[in-house]
Amino acid sequence: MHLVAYDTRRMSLEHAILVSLAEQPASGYDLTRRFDKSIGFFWTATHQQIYRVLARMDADGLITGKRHSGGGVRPDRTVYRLTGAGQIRLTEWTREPTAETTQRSEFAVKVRAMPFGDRSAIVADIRRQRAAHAAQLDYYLADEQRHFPDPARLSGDELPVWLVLRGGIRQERGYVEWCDEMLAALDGEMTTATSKLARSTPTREKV
Amino acid sequence: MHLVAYDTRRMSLEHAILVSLAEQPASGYDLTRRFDKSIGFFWTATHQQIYRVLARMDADGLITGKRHSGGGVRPDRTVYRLTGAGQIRLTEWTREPTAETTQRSEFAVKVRAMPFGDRSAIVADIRRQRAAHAAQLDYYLADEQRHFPDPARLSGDELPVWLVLRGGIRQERGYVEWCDEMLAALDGEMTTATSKLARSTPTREKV
DNA sequence: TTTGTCATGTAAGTTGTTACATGATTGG
DNA sequence: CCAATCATGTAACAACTTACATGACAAA
Repeated sequence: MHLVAYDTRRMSLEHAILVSLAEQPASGYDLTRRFDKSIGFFWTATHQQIYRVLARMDADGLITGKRHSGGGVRPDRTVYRLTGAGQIRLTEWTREPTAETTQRSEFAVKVRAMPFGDRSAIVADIRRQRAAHAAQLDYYLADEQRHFPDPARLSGDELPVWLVLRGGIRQERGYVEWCDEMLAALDGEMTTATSKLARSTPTREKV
Repeated sequence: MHLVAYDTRRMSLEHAILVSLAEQPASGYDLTRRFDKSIGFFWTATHQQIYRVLARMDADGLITGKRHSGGGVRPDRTVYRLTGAGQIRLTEWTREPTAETTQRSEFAVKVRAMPFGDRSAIVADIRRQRAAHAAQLDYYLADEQRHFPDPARLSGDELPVWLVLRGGIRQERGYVEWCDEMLAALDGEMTTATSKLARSTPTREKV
C-alpha cells in the first residue's frame, strides 16, 4: 500500500479501468479486448500497461482479483472487480473537474510543414486520413443503428454510452469535413480549374 | 551522435520543433512561448522537454545553436536553426504517412462513468467543458478574423496555417455542440417536463 | 519589497510503447 | 503442421510531467 495523497491529475488509465470494471468485472485479457473497442475508442492501452496498472490497483486495494481455473483446458485467469474503496475512488474522481488537455495532432503539425516538405505527399496523407476517419465514422454509425435505434427511450445506464458514441460520431464527421475543406482549398490552389470535390459520402460500411 | 535507424513513429516533438524552426529560428525560450500558442494548440510541450530535445537534435546534427550575448542586460540565449540534415529530415518526415492515433479523452471516459459516480457533478463538468471550448472557439475565430480576413487569396506559405486553424475551429465547434447535445439529453431525462434547453448558441461568439 | 519576465537547466517520477517470452489449445 | 487464440507476464526504453533551482532586471 503506497497511499500518498491521491493525485487526480494523472492515472487516467486507472480511471478508465475503474469505469470498465464497474460496468462488468473482467480479467486483464478481457480489459485488453475492451480497450480495443468500446471504451478503447476514447482511451487506448496495451495489455502490458493494463497488467501493470491492475497490479498497482490491487496493491492499493481498489480492486480484488479472483483466480479462476481454466479447467485444464484454458489458461487460468484472474477476474477483477471493484472493492468498496474502488467504488469510492471512482465516485470521487467523477467529482473532480476534468482538466483541459490539448488534443495533440501530429497530422496538424504535418499540414503546417507543407511549405518546407513534400507537398504532394502531404496531400496524399490528407486523403489517407480522410479515408480512415470516414471508415471510423461508418463504424460508429453502424454501432448506433444496432445498439441505439431509439435514443429517446434510453435508460440511465445506456444514455451515457450513447452520448459518448455521439461524441465520436461528431468528431469523425468533423474530421472528414475538415479534410474535404483542405483538399478543396489545395486543389483549387494547384489547378485553378474545376475542383474535383472529394466525395463526401463515407466509403466503407459494415461492422 | 546516436544514429540508430531513425524511427519515424515517435519523436513527434522533434518534428514539431523542426517545423517551428523552419518557420523561424528560435531559442529554447522562444520555442516554449510558441508552444503556448500557435503550434502549441496542436502539440504542447514544456520548456524542460524542449531543452532536452533541442540538446538531442543538436547532438544529432539536425540543428545548430548560436550563442547570443544578452549584452549584460539580459541572459545569454542560444538561437537554433535547421541544418541541411535537419531540412532533409523534415522533408523525409512529410513523406511518411501519419499514423492513426486514438484521441484520448478523459472527459469521455468520465461521461461514461455517470451511472457509477456523481451525476450532477458530471453535468457541471459538461458545462465547464462547454464554456472552455466556447472560449477557445472564440479565440480561434478572432485569430482568423485578424490574420486571415481573405482566405481566398492566401499565399502557399500562409494557406497551411489557415487550414490548421480551420481544423481547430471545427474541432472546438464540434465539441461545444456535443456538450449541448449532452446537456439537452440529460436535462430532458431529469425533468421529464419542458426541457430547459441549453442555449445552443455559443455565448461569446461572433459569426 | 515582492512579483513577474527572461533564459536555462537538473532530478525524479509516471505513463506509454516496443520487443520478447511462455505454454496450452483449437481450427484449417 | 501452422497459425491463431487464450492468458499472463518481464525488460528496456521513450515520452511527458512536476518540482526545484539560478540569477539578473524591471515594474508595481
